[in-house]
Amino acid sequence: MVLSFTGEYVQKVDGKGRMSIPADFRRVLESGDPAWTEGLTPALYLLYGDHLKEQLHVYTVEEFNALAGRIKAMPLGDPNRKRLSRLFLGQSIKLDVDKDGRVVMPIRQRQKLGLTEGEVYFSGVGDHFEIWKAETFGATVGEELSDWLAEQPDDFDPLSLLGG
Amino acid sequence: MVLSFTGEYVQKVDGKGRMSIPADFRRVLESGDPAWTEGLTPALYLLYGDHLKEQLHVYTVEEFNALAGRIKAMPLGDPNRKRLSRLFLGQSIKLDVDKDGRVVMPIRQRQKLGLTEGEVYFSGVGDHFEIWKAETFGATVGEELSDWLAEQPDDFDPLSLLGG
DNA sequence: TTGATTACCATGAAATCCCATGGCATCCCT
DNA sequence: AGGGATGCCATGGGATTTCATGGTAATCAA
Repeated sequence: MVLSFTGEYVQKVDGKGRMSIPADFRRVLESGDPAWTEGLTPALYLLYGDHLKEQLHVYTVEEFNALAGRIKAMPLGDPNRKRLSRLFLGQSIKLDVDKDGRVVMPIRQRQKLGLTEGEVYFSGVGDHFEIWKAETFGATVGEELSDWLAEQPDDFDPLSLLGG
Repeated sequence: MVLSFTGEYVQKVDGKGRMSIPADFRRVLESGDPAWTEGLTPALYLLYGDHLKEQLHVYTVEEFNALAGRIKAMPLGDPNRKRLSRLFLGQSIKLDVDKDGRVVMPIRQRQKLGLTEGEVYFSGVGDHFEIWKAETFGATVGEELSDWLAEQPDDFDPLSLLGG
């Protein structure tokens, strides 16, 4: 697997719901969009399924198609197929990055994050990235992580948790 | 592992955040970057996770991918998987060494080290290397080590600490 | 028509590119 | 062995481009 989305960024959302996609992430979106060529702007899939509590996920076109393919490959009778379809295919939209590198996040998704305008936090997770309201992220996930780190001994190395 | 990072170096950081990667380290980065060929410049992954207090870590592309793979191999439900993802995937960026052998350390990472411009200390640690603000390193780690050595008997051989 | 959405400029800061220099080590030739 | 000549290395500077972001004009839909 080619590792793609990494790093974290904080970006502003204006009153119209516009936000810049971090340039590094745009590069990945471009390379993961079969329809993209130099000079064009890439598309992305924004997922807002109910399983994503306070966050949204973004996939490249390619990754999303792969995901959709796996769901479609499930047996028709499988009740989980239906559930996955609803969460991933039903609750997602394709958006285009505009030529200034921004997308307009639809009002419904902004409301999901409790965000009209302000700051969002992006975090790369390899094959996709997460979008949080900056405030929410800091107060929940960020908190948890730093609390956890604080509990560890001074010479703690997180890599020791890796299996193998 | 073919080549590995060894040795220590002190390098300058200019007002733009540029710093030369020691030539020896570049050789290792080149050999650890699958996309690299003669004439090109290698990439590297700069890690700045919260567990790295006053330092940054640098991995070759290969080593980083291996690391990412091991994290991905962890069970999805494991809370540690999430934590490791955030620390290693979320808090890292891929950088390209420019053709003069330098990288530009982004402003955020410079601030983490409390470094606007001045000197950085590089230290090889086998599969990765560390970057410190030179001043900080001298005052903490360097101190600790020489204090510890001073406490040992005259004929002390550190190798005696190796397990059998 | 009116509020909302989309497309199009504008700007300061940051990042990137390209060229230049001095030092040091290595190679090579006589 | 001496003495260039060569080449890589670390560092500096200026010019150019890209980013993130704000604003305004044009377009659309009910």
